[in-house]
Amino acid sequence: MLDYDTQSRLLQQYPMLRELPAADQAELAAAASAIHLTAGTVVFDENQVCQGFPMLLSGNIRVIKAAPSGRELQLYRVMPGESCILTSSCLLGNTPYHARGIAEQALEMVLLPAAAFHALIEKQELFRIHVFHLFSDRLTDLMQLVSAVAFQKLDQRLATLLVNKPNPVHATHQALADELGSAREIVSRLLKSFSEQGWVKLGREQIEITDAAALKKLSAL
Amino acid sequence: MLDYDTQSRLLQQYPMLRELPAADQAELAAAASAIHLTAGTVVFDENQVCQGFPMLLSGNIRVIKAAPSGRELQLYRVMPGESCILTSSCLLGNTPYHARGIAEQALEMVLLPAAAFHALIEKQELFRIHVFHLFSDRLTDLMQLVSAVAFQKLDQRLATLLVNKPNPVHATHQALADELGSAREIVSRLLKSFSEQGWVKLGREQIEITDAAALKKLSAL
DNA sequence: TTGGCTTTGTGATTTTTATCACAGACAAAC
DNA sequence: GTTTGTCTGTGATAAAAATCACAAAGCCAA
Repeated sequence: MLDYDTQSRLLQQYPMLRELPAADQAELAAAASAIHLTAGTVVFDENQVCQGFPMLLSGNIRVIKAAPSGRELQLYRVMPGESCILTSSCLLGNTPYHARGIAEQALEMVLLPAAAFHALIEKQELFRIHVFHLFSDRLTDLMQLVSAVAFQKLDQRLATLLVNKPNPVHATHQALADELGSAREIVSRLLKSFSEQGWVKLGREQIEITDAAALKKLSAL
Repeated sequence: MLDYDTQSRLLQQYPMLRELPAADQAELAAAASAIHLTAGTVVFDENQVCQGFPMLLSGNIRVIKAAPSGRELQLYRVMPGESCILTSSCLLGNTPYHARGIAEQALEMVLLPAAAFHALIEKQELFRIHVFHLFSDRLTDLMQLVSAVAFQKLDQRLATLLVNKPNPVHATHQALADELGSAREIVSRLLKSFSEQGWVKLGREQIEITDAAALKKLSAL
């Protein structure tokens, strides 16, 4: 059961819900629960069954694949207002998760239990279309990722990563490596070469992009 | 408009369609058209808009990402009875394709135009659930692929590929390389090392697996 | 049977990425 | 201010994959 404040914030992040009939909105609010997690919490993990459909109010979820070696690769991030394709897929296909979700910062979210999610999907065309669209957007990203991992060199991928983050970029080299599925040393060396080209200025946990055009050119090769 | 024979073959490959009310079945048959393509035809390509929802009667579609260099990587194969997650995604999200589909052998398929597909999805829960399930299965494969490409060595991936094909495997080294997103020479050398281990016997366009257990062990590492 | 084409084998080399092993730099905590 | 822990820089080396360049082998068809 959601309190009034949570409900209004939910509607703010997911405006599509406003279009639903009042009865359905009330049903959703009754069935859902608010969840708070601290940074670093594992929200879901490989082979786990899916508990419900998450809608984020603040914070975000890093969805990753972890290799036995300890290396990891980020598949995507779920931001407030978005949905997790993996969760949708698990709910709709009744399959367990095939990746790990980690709260990147402190996380507030509303969890809609599986049954309520299914009911809503069946009943409300709008909700369904919304979920479909999110599904489809995410799939595009994933295909992009496959082809980047398969065909692009790490310098190109790193350049792409940097230009798609707000400047200056606040992250450790290790965090960037985890996002790319590579090792920290490689990222450090590549960043050094970028800085030697005059494309970035390096600082502790900070990368200031000074020549975004050059990075974009590399990333588009 | 489908003829009687095509319609009955369609129902055979997609039994779920039998569950639809007769009126909807008739509507589908009226809207859809039968399409025959020869081996090697490009069924759809990157940045193209999606024409309709394909249902395969015979043959299959290789869905690939092509790199500018000419290298390619197979994302998945669509077999009769299955559906193409990409097409679903494009139809549902109104986005263009992000990969290429190629008829591997001669291909017979029924194409349901976008409008009819949308109508059916909206109207028929069964059809919707069916599409969702296929969607979800495929997504699982794709995530598996991402993690294989990112973390596994080529010998492991080749071993996996081989044990998942009917024995003996009929394919050129180049075809296997294209499926893995690598180069022909690498595959040739890996196969040679497999054969030196006594795991396979090599012939022209043929690989006979003699020790499937060893290959599976490698692929599961 | 003799070309011509496709497929396969293989050496040599380079590029790219990963791994290991530290040292120094910096920031916060004591 | 010193300590402690995290973050970064970097050399040395190894491993994996890609690239180039042919040679040989097998198959088909004229």
